[in-house]
Amino acid sequence: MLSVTVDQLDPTPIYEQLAGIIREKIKAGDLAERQLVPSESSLQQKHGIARGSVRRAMELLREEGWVVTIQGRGTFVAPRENWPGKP
Amino acid sequence: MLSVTVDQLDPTPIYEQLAGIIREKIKAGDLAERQLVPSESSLQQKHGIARGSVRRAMELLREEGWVVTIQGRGTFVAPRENWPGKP
DNA sequence: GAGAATTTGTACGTATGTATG
DNA sequence: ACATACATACGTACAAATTCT
Repeated sequence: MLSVTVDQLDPTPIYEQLAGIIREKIKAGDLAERQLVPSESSLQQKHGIARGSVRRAMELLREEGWVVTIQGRGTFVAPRENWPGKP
Repeated sequence: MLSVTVDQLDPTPIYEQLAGIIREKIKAGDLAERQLVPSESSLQQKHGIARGSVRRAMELLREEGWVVTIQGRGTFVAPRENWPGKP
């Protein structure tokens, strides 16, 4: 089963959990290419975590090439050729 | 004495200080029912604080029922029956 | 009605302080 | 000492709604 929210009791860092959740949504096509990813504040509220943790998760996904962030607009699913494991 | 501006050295959060100042103005009748509250940018300049702090103060006052905000128009003092402690 | 200006709404970027394990 | 997490507060940019010229 795919987790839909973070688990505060899980020793895995919150931001890694959240990154994992969003990464899986992208892989599954639930979040499509170039689609707007939910905002930091909405993710913050939905999961009951701090914005800094959301930002760390997004930072991870950016580094991995899953998403692209544009100031003042939002975070978007990156074009498929930027995704990892796509040689 | 009633403070007229926020105090950066006061450990009370800036947005709480500003909310308190405006709340007292409403209670004192300095800002009357349905009157337009100064805009976010003017409050920002007057107190030398960030707009985000002004918005948080307004959010507090909205939640308490002191003011009503309309996009594109401004923030107004709420009708008296919305004020707290008016059963 | 068109266009500029004003005002609030949303979103990201960054820094600092505090608390906890 | 260090990593994690939350709170506050600064800044920037752009969107949306309204008002004014």
